[in-house]
Amino acid sequence: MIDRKQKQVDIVSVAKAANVSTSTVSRYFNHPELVKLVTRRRIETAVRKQGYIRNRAAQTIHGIRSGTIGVIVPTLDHAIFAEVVQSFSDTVAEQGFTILLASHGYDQQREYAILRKMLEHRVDGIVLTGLDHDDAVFRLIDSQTIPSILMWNYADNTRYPSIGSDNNFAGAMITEHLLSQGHRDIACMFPPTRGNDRAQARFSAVMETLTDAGISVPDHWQLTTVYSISDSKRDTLKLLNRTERPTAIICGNDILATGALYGAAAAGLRVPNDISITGIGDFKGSAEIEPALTTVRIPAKRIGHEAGLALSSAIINPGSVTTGLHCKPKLIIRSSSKPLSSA
Amino acid sequence: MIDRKQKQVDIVSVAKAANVSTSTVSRYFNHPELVKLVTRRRIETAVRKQGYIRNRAAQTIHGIRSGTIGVIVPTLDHAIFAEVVQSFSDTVAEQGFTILLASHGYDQQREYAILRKMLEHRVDGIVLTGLDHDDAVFRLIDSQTIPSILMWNYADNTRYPSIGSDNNFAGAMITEHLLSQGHRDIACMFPPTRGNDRAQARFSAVMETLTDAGISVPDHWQLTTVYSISDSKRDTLKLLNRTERPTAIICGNDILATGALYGAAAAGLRVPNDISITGIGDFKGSAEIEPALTTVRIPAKRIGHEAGLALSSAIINPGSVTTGLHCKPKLIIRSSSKPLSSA
DNA sequence: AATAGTTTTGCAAATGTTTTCATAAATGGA
DNA sequence: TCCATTTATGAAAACATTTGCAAAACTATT
Repeated sequence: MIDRKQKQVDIVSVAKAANVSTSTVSRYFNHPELVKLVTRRRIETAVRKQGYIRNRAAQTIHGIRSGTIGVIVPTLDHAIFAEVVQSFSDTVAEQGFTILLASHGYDQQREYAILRKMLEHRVDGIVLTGLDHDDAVFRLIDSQTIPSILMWNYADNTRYPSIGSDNNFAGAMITEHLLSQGHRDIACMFPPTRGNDRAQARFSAVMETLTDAGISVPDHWQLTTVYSISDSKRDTLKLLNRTERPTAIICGNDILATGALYGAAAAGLRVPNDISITGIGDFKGSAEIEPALTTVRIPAKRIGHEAGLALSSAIINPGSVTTGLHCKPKLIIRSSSKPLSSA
Repeated sequence: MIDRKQKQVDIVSVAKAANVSTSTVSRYFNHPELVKLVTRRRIETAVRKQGYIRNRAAQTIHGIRSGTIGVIVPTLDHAIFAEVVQSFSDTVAEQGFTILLASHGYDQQREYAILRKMLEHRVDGIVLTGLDHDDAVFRLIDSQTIPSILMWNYADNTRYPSIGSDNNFAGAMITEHLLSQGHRDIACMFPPTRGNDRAQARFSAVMETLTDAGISVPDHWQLTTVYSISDSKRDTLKLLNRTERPTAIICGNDILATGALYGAAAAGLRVPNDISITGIGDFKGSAEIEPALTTVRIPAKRIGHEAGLALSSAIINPGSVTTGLHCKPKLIIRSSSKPLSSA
């Protein structure tokens, strides 16, 4: 049926086959109501027959939107980013956008290079993950006329509208929960905070909340552990094998907390009776693990959705102002934490 | 520094500023060795000053590659797809490609629509997930001149080169493992196989292997459970609360197996002493869970990498033939399975 | 200083569309 | 049946580039 693998089929050949001008074919696609029914039919047939596919590149050079949105994430290897990307992508797909996706692996240089490439593709909008970016990145976006949003984190007064959760808030919330349960001997396990403003914010909020409560965390109870269950299991085991043990461990995310749970089990401790362990994120599986993890839910699906909504409407409706949106994290108390007194 | 947010800066304005023709600017980018050093410097300055960013759309209509690769996955919500996409993306990024990503949620109609859109964007290559696709999808790709590969699964004689693991093989392997341990009363828990050739292949291989061994699985031991820890926990619990219990459960993937592990615990059974449970996939965390999961490793990172290598070289080197590649799955025996006799 | 050869540059056509403007065709009212 | 509208179509310019070809500017050789 569909022939011509060779001679590229373009609007001209379709026009010829349908015995109309290229203008009419173009209108057939862009303003079908302007072309007569019988002509439409004729064009439709020609399009079918030739297997014509419109060339968006050619449209784009007329200043028509490219229909792509650039999404830059640190990595897709963390299920939580994959989830937010998925939901973002689904949302903007409904408006006809396709996403151009790339990850920089927490390398600011690479982020800049990726951004440039996306601008070369004339994306209609840009999504960055997190609040913190190289100034050159911001300047580059500023020099363009496309909307941009910061997804995943939320804060007031960010350079572009931010849609996400306030990680300070999350960190404070989980800390206060543990404090309210009477815990005073608290250890912390966080991923490296360099180039990761999420972890940074959570960590500093935790420390601040503890300090405000008059608690200080000894250095050897402040663990820095890469995002990996096995590493966190190992580090937890090491921590718990010392003579004085904390009564609670605050983990920077649910993956670390999962490892910590395993580490505690390996150390022969029962959670939450012997020690409380908390995460942040509420990842898939955190509700089902034994014991079910007390954590702070970061609503990834919702964030992706809201971000998609906001960005696509900013693109479609260039005049409108896009405002940030705080997708509030929520404390989820399950079975991995427990008041100290009743231990 | 970078001015002109308004008047779009294009190759013409750069040329003007550098006092050369547009041809020279174009050459500066595409064949720098053809332009004199001092001219190059002048152009470089002008580019800097104006913050010029090349317009790939305009290049693309000259038949120049768009520098994009379309990647279509069922969903990103499964960590394992995210992982393979991540590794694919990283690999092709090294060759200068950016990925256009979309997911169809196991809906073949949507896959076709997405494919069309990607072709409108004139992607340089297409990656589909799995072997099974609507014939219209194949025909559409056939009508184009771009290379395409099937990622994730492997089989001989596929319509396009396939790079991935043979799921039949994986299913057979795990089944044989359990058989070799003496299990005869075996239950199966698989996701819905409709539109999911991975699950389909695994399931049929499992059943076939069992049949070959003279074992039949009663209907009520054949569970169909959606990809979710909580659902699989629930279904497992229900299964194990019946009077006759299997001695082993083969799960279609590690997520189901994780839920099954929890379900067994909830039913008061010890794994592997009272029952063996296996997964397929070897997801993150499967090694660390208690008990560590016996499973079949599908090498996602490697698959993504090999697929990226193959596709980008097929694009860059259009003459070459691309062949499929079997990234062999590997049996990983951990603690969730155990020979029956020594129970 | 003239010639031949080489390197560098510019002109203009080409790429696949969209869109403005003008014209042609159809329609309606008298 | 004619004229005024309205509707449908086409011609040509525009979009941001690349590229083949030819001209111009250099270099080296005599």
